Amino acid sequence: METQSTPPHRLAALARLRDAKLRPTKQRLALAKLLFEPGDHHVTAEILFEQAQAAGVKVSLATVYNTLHQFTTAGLLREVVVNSACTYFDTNITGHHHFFFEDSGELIDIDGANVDIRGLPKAPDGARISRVDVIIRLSGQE
Amino acid sequence: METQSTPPHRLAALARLRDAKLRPTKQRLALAKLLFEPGDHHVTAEILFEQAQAAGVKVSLATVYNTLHQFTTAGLLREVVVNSACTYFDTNITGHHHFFFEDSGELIDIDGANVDIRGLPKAPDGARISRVDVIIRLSGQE
DNA sequence: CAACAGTTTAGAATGGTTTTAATTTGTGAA
DNA sequence: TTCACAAATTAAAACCATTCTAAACTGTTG
Ligand SMILES: [Mn+2]
Ligand SMILES: [Mn+2]
Ligand SMILES: [Zn+2]
Ligand SMILES: [Zn+2]
Repeated sequence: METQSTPPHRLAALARLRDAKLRPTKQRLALAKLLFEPGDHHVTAEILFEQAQAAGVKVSLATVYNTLHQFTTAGLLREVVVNSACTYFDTNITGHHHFFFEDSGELIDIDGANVDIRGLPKAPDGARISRVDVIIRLSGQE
Repeated sequence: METQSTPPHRLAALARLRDAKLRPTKQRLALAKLLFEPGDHHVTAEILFEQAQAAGVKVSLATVYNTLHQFTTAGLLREVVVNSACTYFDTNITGHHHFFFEDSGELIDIDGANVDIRGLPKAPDGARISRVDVIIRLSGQE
């Protein structure tokens, strides 16, 4: 009987959690898988909760919120603020910007590497820039 | 006895309401005065409500919310989305951007005329850009 | 003035998010 | 493996900015 090797995606999720010093619980592992396997995307707590249920993962909404915040604090996720109705979390943690479809709530990434912002005043004295967000708001109307 | 002339600030508030086709009620007039006399600034519903109370204006929080939304719809105010905890309204309706102090919640305007953003992809087909928001987030730490 | 639509309001409801406090689970030592 | 303990999960309640409801009030117009 061969040694059962851990599948690579599980390894990746485990490694992420280990690096973030978060215990690899069933729930965190399952949520990490849902978040990081599909590639860059944006979720709300509610959406991730539904995806977990659809995938048969037994997890509470409170844990989804806890996990999203812990991952954000650990730098595995980023929060995107586009409206006050609900919080989006972004699995793309590189410097980038967003199109925001105001009608549907959909977000699309804009690579930050090509974007150049000129003419900004320097930050007020004693302040440190933690991030520059550019949000292009789109109305449905043609 | 001379004719009592309407003071200019009251005239201005009246004119704004007339142009916006909103009835000049006591509450709207008082809120317009608090909003538009001091020059460009940013308020939340709660802040404006407190300012009204401090000024002895009898108005309910519900009316403050109603009025802020009506003024926004009429183009007299702009909403600024910087965090999901509460909604800011901006009396500066020209194209401009913001410094946002994440610690204090304070907003400072950045004149849009000097800012030039290059390298943005064009809007997806069928979409119309309703606004481009630039938010520079500042942490307290030096 | 009267009549009526528009406005205000207190209080209830909403809904995304956080908190509570009890239970369960992961970990490291023995 | 077992134990003990800290960490994590959870159902349920609480929170709180905002919106809704429906009854009272007010501005306008004739
Ligand atoms: Mn948060
Ligand atoms: Mn609104
Ligand atoms: Zn993104
Ligand atoms: Zn502003």
